[in-house]
Amino acid sequence: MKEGPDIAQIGALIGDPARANMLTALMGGKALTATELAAAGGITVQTASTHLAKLEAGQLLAQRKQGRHRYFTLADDAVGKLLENIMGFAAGRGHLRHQPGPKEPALRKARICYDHLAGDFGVRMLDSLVAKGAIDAIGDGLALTGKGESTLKCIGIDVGDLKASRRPLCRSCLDWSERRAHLAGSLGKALLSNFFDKGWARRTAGSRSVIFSPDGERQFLALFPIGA
Amino acid sequence: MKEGPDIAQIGALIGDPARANMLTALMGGKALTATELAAAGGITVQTASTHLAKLEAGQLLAQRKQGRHRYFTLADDAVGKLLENIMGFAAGRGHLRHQPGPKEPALRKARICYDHLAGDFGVRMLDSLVAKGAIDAIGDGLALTGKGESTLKCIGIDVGDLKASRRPLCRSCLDWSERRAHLAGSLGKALLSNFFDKGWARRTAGSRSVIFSPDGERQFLALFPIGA
DNA sequence: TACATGCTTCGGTTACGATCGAACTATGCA
DNA sequence: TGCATAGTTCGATCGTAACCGAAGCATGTA
Repeated sequence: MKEGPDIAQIGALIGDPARANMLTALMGGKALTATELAAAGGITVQTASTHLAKLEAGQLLAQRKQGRHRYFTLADDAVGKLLENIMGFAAGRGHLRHQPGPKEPALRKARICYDHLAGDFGVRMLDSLVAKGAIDAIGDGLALTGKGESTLKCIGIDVGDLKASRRPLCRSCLDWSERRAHLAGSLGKALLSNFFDKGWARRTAGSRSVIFSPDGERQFLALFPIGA
Repeated sequence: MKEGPDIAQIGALIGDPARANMLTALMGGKALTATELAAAGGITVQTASTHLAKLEAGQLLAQRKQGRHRYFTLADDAVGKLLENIMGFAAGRGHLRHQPGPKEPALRKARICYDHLAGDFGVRMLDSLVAKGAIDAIGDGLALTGKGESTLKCIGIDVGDLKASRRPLCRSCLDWSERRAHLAGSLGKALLSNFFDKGWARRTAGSRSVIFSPDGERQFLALFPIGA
């Protein structure tokens, strides 16, 4: 006993339903205020405030004051990755929420996983990029190829800029709904914001799901065909 | 709120210190009895029994009756992977146990991570195999090469047998002490038991740490040189 | 059959933490 | 200066779950 890192502490932080709901809400990638997070957790602001203080002390959250608002985000993408990991595990055990709510299908189709695209569409995109030879894959590892670099340039993404950052370019992230990998990393992030910029898709207000416009969906599917 | 899988449930399961200690003890890979786990958790058997029932209901543990003993193990290697994940995260935030105990250095040098070798030695082994061209690595992904297959045959491991199983041959696992990857998967398991069989190393009684004999350590270091 | 060991179930206690109302601080706006 | 909004801190309540002693099963051994 008493060996190694303290997993109980972060388990306990995630283990409270209200906190778990707030963290899940922050997986949407947007910074949220304490009041918004209180609503997400289904609790009053006072209670939320103490929860947020604990999460911040545990280094799961970061906050930034702006005027009289206090915006909270996940501390970094390691937190997002951890949460998605646990979600994948929980989903694999059938520890789903009681009933598959009405928003469930949209969530499975396309959603934000911290800062990149997940769900059916996210998995499809990665599959297509691999099939095309734009990305090399060995198991969980992903690497952009030279061909991939030029493919992305056509879409409107300059990989050179991304390479400058410390963050890895390609990362695989296990998708809890599809139970397969989708593309994370700075490239995953760039692709998603590219879709937003082009107007192919938009975020939804209180949810992590991503809505594609009819035209956006058509173009997305054409750009990332299955089995080619 | 109420989106996606129920992370709070498994967070809560891991979040109790007694349960976390029991789970950590089971990361040693050995099946343990309820009494042993009670000791690991620092609680009485009665209390341990209720904890174990909860963990089993949550599908984190599996048990197997044998005579009047009841042996508990982690339900599968997904659980082990999850726990190591969380450990890595916790260690990265400095959420270490209060003081680095006396056993800490041994643990950092070589320990069991569910069923394969971790710690400094585990990381070194993977590095060496990659440097040698026995394993291809792209990011987190690992794949055994043809050359690697014959290398392993010399060590005394028949890869053909391992390939028959459903479990992936090579998997990378983030090492919480080294913060780099070591080798998991059925190959990682096979290598560790190979070391045990040869008498190079042995488990310790109440701990996850692996003790190499002087001769075993010499041979290990020669077999897996750094930077070659 | 009797007894020991391993574990579970029951009952009752206790402690911790989640919760909210109310009061307080801070920022912004008029 | 006064008022509104955002958030924290305080105090008190309440519920749950961790905990252990004691009793109850189950299995093995003499």
